[in-house]
Formats: sequence, structure tokens, C-alpha cells
Amino acid sequence: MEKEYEAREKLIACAKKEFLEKGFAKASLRSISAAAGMTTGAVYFFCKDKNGLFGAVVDEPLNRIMTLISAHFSADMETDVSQFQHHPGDHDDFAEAMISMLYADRDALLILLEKSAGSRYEGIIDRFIELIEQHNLALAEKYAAAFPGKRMNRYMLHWLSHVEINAYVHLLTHEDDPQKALREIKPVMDMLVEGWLAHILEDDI
Amino acid sequence: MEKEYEAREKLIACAKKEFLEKGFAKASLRSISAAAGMTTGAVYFFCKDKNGLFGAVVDEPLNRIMTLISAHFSADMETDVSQFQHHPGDHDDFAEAMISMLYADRDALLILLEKSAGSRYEGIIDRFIELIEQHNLALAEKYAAAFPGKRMNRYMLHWLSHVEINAYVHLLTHEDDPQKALREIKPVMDMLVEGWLAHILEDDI
Amino acid sequence: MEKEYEAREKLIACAKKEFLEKGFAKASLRSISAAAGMTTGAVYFFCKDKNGLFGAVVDEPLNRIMTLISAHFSADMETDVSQFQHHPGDHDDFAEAMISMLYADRDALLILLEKSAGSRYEGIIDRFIELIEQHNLALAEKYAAAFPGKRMNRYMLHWLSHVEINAYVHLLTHEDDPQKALREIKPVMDMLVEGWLAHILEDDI
Amino acid sequence: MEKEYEAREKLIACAKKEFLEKGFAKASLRSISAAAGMTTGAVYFFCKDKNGLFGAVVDEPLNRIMTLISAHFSADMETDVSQFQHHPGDHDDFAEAMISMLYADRDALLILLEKSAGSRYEGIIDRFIELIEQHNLALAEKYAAAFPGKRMNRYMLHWLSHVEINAYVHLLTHEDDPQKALREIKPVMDMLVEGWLAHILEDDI
DNA sequence: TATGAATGAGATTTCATTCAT
DNA sequence: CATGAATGAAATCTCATTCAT
Repeated sequence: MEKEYEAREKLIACAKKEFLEKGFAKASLRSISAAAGMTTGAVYFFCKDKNGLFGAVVDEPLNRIMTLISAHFSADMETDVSQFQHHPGDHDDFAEAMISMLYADRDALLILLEKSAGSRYEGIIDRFIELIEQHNLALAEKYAAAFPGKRMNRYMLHWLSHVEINAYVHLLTHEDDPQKALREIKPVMDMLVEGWLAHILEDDI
Repeated sequence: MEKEYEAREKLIACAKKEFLEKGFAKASLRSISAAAGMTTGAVYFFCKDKNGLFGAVVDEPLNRIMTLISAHFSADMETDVSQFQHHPGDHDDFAEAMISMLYADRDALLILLEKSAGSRYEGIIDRFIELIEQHNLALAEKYAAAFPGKRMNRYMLHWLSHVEINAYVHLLTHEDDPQKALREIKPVMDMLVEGWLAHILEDDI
Repeated sequence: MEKEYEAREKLIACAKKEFLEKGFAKASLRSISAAAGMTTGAVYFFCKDKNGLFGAVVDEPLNRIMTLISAHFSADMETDVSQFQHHPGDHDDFAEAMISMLYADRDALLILLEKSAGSRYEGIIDRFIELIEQHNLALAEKYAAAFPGKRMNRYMLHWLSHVEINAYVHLLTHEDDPQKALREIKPVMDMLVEGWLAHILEDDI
Repeated sequence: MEKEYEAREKLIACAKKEFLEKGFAKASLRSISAAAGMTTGAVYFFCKDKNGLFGAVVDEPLNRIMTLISAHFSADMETDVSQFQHHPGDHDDFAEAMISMLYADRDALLILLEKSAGSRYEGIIDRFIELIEQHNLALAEKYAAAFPGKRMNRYMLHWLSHVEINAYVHLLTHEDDPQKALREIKPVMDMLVEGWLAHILEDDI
């Protein structure tokens, strides 16, 4: 049973390696299966097709991240945000959870975020951004209500959501050490919050 | 002779369309040449190979942008930055020049920045970022010199360079109208400068 | 033991469904066994190979039909056909028996007759036709003996045998209700007998 | 230019041979192209795909037959059929034209009619039958109008259309010599007309 | 009795590139 | 200047079949 188990594990490990190096589109099932010591046909015993193999690599980490983000948002919306004051470090807990999770499946997530072109997961990052944007929108609406004569800057809102996601992607791509990552993400998040407070509202003419 | 000229123009126009729709890797020379009313063989009269065709689409706009950025940096470094004060609008001229140039060759630049995977130009964006980063580094060193007991945050520097480039890419991708683009880039740039001033230096322990 | 029995039954039922939908060649053992809740390997416990599975679906009905036809022919040849007079309804008993049997195993027979391409049973219909043709030949020889100066039209004989079989196949394919089928086959058979009497002999030059 | 021309011709000739022997589904592009002395890739220069290659073999003959049948039907409907009398030989001209055309492209038509399973042309024979049936229906309606108290037998109409087509297919399959074919089709058609007149109407209860 | 794993050969299709003409 | 033909390699995927357990 160990052998069989190992074969599947090995296949997925080799797929992960190849996807990371070449991206979905240029990855070759032939070379993946050769590396895993099996025939291409055997791959189709373990998964439906190339997209299925990709899914076998990324699905679990993806689900974990999605769950974490949703949970955080639910909690976040319940807290009192009436003050809109920002103290550096407010988001530390979330950042810590995110980073710990991101680095737990670092390769799989890098593949998902940067090497999925051509796959069924292409554009997954946009779904992340949408998610964040919805949350940010709700927040901004509350905020705007407190400042008559001000109007929400929708473009800024979208761009900041974009940057927030990319901040994590950038980290994952450029920093190997999760400890350092945690230190580095803090000023980034602080800056985003400051920017948010300063620029999400503009004068209503 | 006009005919030849026209044929080349048409080829490049069709290539631009296909690259924009499918990206470099999935674009097919057969379908490009068919659209341009010629055979695949004919393509090899006009350019060396697939990468060459891609270059024919993006090289000129790329050079123009590179030149603009370099020129701006040369000028920027000569101005007195000893104050490091930021007044909103400081970067307006540059932003205006950038946006006007970006939108003049919008399709080609979108291709270069987002559809070059698999081509010789894959990762070109990193070269842009390097360029900006060098400039930002020089600036930051001057800045740091004025604040003993402070140390430059290298990660922040790199990330901010990244974000600066991506701000323009995001704009190009999401905003069709250059007039609106100009209005939207301003708070973005303001926020980046504020963030720069607030977070590029950190306490030296 | 019941379980085993059930498993086999289920396998054959699922095979029947798949063969009916896709035909022998396009049917997939994988999808059949999946539908039957077993692995492809298990199929090889129940039958030798793909052709064997096909046989498990069609053999019994095939034998029943073959037996019926043979029995009818033996009986038919013993009756006095010296008159060669045809009264509408002469063949009613046979037609009734045929139709009752055909509709008892309708799916299996449709598979055998129309979906066997690629299998060992491909062209089985020709064996039916041969069988009928032999019988018709014997009949025609008696008939011809009674008409000197006339000669049997061999092509007509073959074609009529062909049409006779196809009349039943057509019925099975186009008519769901065996009651209606019985009503519809009568004028068909009448017409065939009339045609037989009128055209099976031709002038001998 | 002859060479190029020859290559395409040879490809189609080899395809015709393979389709005739194995049928569409079991025919292999690999073995066709090998027989034609080219690589599989080259096949795709000459035609779109496997179905396209099949079309290159059968399209022209198919169109010719369709045109002939349509033309015949148009002419046939204009003649006075008020008498509904049948004289043997009435259909000789049409039969002659059909047979001459069928045997001119015999192999291609055999492929189309009997070896097209799995291709885009699968079931083409049903379209022929529909065509004939429409024509027969129009005829039968006129006929029925002349016999009050009688009702058209729709099943018989459909079956006779079926048999009419199959009479030609049977001929093409079983008789090599077009001269003999012409002689053999006559009593067949005579019998069909007689059957038509005798059985297409039934008592209206 | 049945499984799960794997094979190995085959299928069609796509593609950038080359080259004689 | 451009074509039409062809290559050759690679791609993904499917399948009946086998076999140790």
C-alpha cells in the first residue's frame, strides 16, 4: 500500500516541480510522468487530465486560503469600525495567519498564482481580488457615511484591493524565510491602511 | 513597393491582434498569416521567427518608454531633493508624459506586459522594475544620509518599485480613457510618495 | 453468491446500455465498469474480453431467434407448397412469433443488428440473410420446376431475402409498441409474398 | 505542379482505400499518410482534420447524387400522376441515371453509405430517406385524394422509402457490373411500384 | 472474487520552421 | 517577394488488457 501511495505522491511532487519551472502551458505530461517513473497513460489513472493533475497540486492549499480569508472577513465586519482609526499592527493577526499558511504550501501557491496560465485556474487571482474588493467596498461605505461631502473613489478602491493581494504574492515570490516575511509585511500593511484612510474618499463636487 | 509595405503593416497588425487575444505562447503563426492574407512561409521573409514577429509588434513602443523613463530619471536626480518634502502633484509632469505614451501604444504595451509569456520578452517587467529600483535606491541613499540612526528598508524599496510599475500596468489594463487615467493616477502616485517618505527608513537597532 | 450473480447482471445491463448508446467500437470498458460499480479488471473475471462482454449481452437472444427461424423453416418446407398460392395472412403465425421474440429482447437485438460494428458479430445480419436465402432458394426451386420456360432470378432472390430481414429490423428500430408492430408487419409481408410470386421467375431466353 | 497535384490525389486515393477497408472509425491517419508517402502532419496541410479528409473523398459524389435526385423529383412532381397507373419501365430513365452515377463513384459512395460510422456523415442515409419520403408523401396525398374511404398507411410509406434507397445500396454492394446492375434494378423497381399501389392505402375505419 | 495499478501502443492534432521554386 | 508543400517532433489523451495481491 505504501508503494501505491508513493506513486501518486511522487507523481504530484514531480508535477509540482514541473509546473513551478515551466508553468501549466509548457509543462509536459510526458516529462512529468517520466520523472515520476511511470507512463503517460498511468497519469490518467490518477487524475482526469492535465487540469486535474494541476488541481491535485493546488486544490487543497487553495481551499485553505479561501477559508481563512472568508473567516477573517466575517470576523472583521463584525468589529466596530466606526472610528476608522488605524493603529499600526491592527492587522498583525491576520497577516500572521496568512503568511503562515502561504508558506506552508509555498510552491503550490506560487504555481497557482503565477504559473496557472492556460489552465482552468487561470485568472484565479482575480477572484481573490474580487473577494477582497467586496470586503473593502463594505468597509468604505461605512466610512463614507461618516463624511458627508466626500465620495468614494472606486478606482482607488479597486487598485488598493489589487495591491493588497499583490503584496502577499510579492512576498511569497521574493522572500524565502517566513520569519522575515512576517517582519516585512508589517510596514507594507501599515502603509496600505494609511493610504486607504487618506485616499479612499475624495471631494464630492 | 507600397504593396510590400502594406503587407508588412498588415502582418504586424494581425499579429498584434492575435497576441493580444491569445498571448505569445498560444498565438499561431498559421492563423496570423492567414488573417494577413499570406502563407506562413511569407512571415519568415518579414521577420526571423515567432519571437522576431513579437518584437516587430512591441520593440518600438518599448524603446520609447525606456527612453522616457531614463530621461526622467536623469532629470530627477539633478533636482534638489534634500528637503524630501512632498507636495501633491510633484510628479504630475512625469505621470502625464507616461500616460500619454502608454496610451499611444496601448495594445502593444499590454501585449508586452501581460501577454509575453513564453517569448524572449517574458519577464520584461522585471527589467522595468530594476530600472526604477536603481533610481529609487539612489534617492533613498540621499534620504537616509540625512537621517542618522535610520536605515533603509531594502524590501520596502523593492516592493514600492514593484507597485509603482504595477500602478501603471493596472491603469492601462483597467481604464480605457486616457483622460480618466490621468485623473486616476494622481492619488495613486501621491499615496506612493507618502508611503515612501513614511516607510522607506526604519529604526536602526 | 447472490451478490456475484447480481454483479454480473448489473455489468451486463450496463454494457447493454453503453453498447446501445455508442455501439461496440466506441463503447468503453472503463465507463461500463464504472457504471456497474466495479473496476475494469473485474470485467475480466466475468468474461474473456470486450467481445465476450458483447456476447454476454447478445448471445442468448441471438440463439433464440436462430432457433425460431430454423424451426419455422423446417415446418415450412414440409407443407405442400405446390400451389404457390398466396392468401393474405399465410405468414401471420410466423410473424407473430418473430415479433413477440424480437420485442422480448429488443435492446439486445438492436445492438446485435445495428451496433455491432467492430465486434466479432459484425456482419451477423448477413448470416441471417444467408439462412433465409437458403430457404427461399429451396422454395423457389420447387416453384421454378412448375414453370418450364421460366428461370429463377437469383439476384431478386437474394435481394428479397435481404428485404425480408430488413423489414423486421426496420420495425424493431422504428416502432416501440409490439402490438402496432404486429399490425404493421402484415401488409409488409403480404407485399413481399406478392412480389416474390410476381418476380422471382423470369423468362428464360 | 504535377507532383504537388499528385500528392493530394494520392492522399485521397489512399484514404479512400483505407476508409473502404476499415470504415471511418477504425481508419488510421498514420497508416493513410504512410501509404501516401507523407507524414501525418502533411495531411493537415491538405485538409482540416479526419472528417475533412473523409469529406474530400465523398463530398463531390454526394453532391452529384443529391442534385440528381432533387432534379428528378422536381420533374416528377410536374408530370400528370392523376391516373396512378403503372407501366413497367416507367422509372427506367431515372434508374439508368442513378446507376450510371452510382457506379461512376462506386467506392466513394459505398464508403459514404456503409463506412461512415463515427464521422460527421454518419446517418447520411437517413437524409436520403427523408428526401425520398417527402416526395413519396406528396405523391401519396394526391393518390389518397382519389380514393375516399381510404387512408394512407404512414408506416408503409416510410418503410417503402427505406426500401427504395436500400435497393440501390444493395445493388452497389453486391453487383460489380453496372450493365447487370441496370438489368437487375428493373424488376426491383417494378415490384416496389406495384407494392406501392397495392398497399399504400388502407381501409379507413 | 475483485481491486488498483500500470502498461504500451495507438489515436488525432498542432506547430514553428524550412526550402525549392 | 512569396508560395505551397512538407517535416518532424511533440502534444494530450484513450483504450483494452494484464497481473500481483
